[in-house]
Amino acid sequence: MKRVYIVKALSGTDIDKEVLVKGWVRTRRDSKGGFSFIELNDGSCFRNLQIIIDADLDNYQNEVLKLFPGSSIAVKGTLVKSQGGGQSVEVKANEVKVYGYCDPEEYVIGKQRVSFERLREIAHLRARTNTFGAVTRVRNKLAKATHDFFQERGFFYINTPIITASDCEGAGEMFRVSTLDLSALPKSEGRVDFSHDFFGKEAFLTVSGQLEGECYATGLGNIYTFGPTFRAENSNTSRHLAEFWMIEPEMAFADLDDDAELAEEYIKYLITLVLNECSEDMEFFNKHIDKTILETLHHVNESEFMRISYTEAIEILNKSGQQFEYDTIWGRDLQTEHERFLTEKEFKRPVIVTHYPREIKAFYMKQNDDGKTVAAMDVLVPKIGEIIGGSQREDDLQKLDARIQEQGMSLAPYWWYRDLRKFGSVPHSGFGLGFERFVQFVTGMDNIRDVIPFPRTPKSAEF
RNA sequence: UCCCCGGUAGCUCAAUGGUAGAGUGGGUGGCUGUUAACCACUAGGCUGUAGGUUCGAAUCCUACCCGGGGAGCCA
Repeated sequence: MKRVYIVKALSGTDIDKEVLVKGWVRTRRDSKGGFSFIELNDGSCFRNLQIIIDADLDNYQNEVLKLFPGSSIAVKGTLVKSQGGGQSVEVKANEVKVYGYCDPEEYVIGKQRVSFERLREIAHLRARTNTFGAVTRVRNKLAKATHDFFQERGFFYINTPIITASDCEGAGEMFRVSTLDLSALPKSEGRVDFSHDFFGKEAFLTVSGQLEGECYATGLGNIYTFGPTFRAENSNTSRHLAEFWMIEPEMAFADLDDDAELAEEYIKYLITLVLNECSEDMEFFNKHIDKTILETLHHVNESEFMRISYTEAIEILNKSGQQFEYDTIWGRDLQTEHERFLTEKEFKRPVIVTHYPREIKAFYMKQNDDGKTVAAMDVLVPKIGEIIGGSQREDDLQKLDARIQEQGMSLAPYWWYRDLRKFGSVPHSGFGLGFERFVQFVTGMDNIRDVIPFPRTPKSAEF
């Protein structure tokens, strides 16, 4: 007999038929009326399936009564209309097979409340909770929707390298990749001689696939990457991970406006899909995690994202009458408090801030004609702050070279990146979206460590 | 990395200088088409680690470890 998933069983299409379901016991309630109730969950959906187990079953005394939360079982029975409230269908068991028992004295994830902090310490088991089941299903849909969105628009999915042998990505601290014996490093003139290392030079984990992405965009038109990204920054916040997933589209023949338009469409596409396809999980988040999350997502979907320049943002902040810890002076980067004011108080919707001062932005960003700003954009959303960072890329070789040198870097390692400007250069743009930050935004989960299965953060890489 | 807060029963927390408590989960008994089930009884703790102050420390002090919130860096 073929197993049916609980999501299918609950749909009721097999009513009055014999079904086989398998899953993990969430709770068991015994009735002295001569039977027990078991709530079974198999991960296929948020809801549990109620199983009615008659005391007449052969293994009732010896096995069924020993089923505690976490136990794994298979149930053969008839899917019937439920006599009780709370659920429309249930299974009247004819046969219960136990795969594995679960000792309630030792097993932490029982019926009692367990904090997210504690669950992080037992991350190998937290997938069995309501919250992490819901987060995982939503995260999965967001990944699928990401591919759908870009594929529908003719973007090619490419895989950029995870190991990068050029330390020129310039987006913060990197993790070193090496096969050298740390206790006996080869030295040359007092410094480590990386010519003996695996790649014959220093190597790191990628902090962005953008530069490689540009190479393919300027051949295939539109591409996107969706892969792991590593930052060795000692960041200890609810919005940072040392290992996270990033989506980076790159478009040839596209300027900053096209970029912003794509970002807005993409975000709305993801929200729409989650609202439509994860309604049970989203109702859970709205009830137990963030009581405004559904309202917020609907609101974001219906509103046009506010677009303002950095210069306008500074003016608005200065005129707001709001007291900030950090001054808002043209030329300084916007602080978290400024960003949150703009998106949460001033406009109450996502805000795309564009054209930042060139001094505070990366070398590869397109320099504007004013000589002061670059064609950069940050997409800010309520609660999370910056969720997307992007720009039109500098496509003029002279200007690119000047910027590289201004920042005290040498041109040589960028030879291949510069070639893109030498041979058939085109205007092009792209952005990076932090996947976990988006999962946070959509679910209302407070801590980014709870929207990725096994978080890596400073001093923490268990599992 | 900086600032602030915390670490007490399996879990969630109380007890702020005087014999360490509740809820919940577990066990036992009762009751019931139950659904965070309910009622009664019961077991369960060198109070993160190492020092110090004190007649006496979960409580005060110092250091360290771990966790959380905020900031910086960013996605």
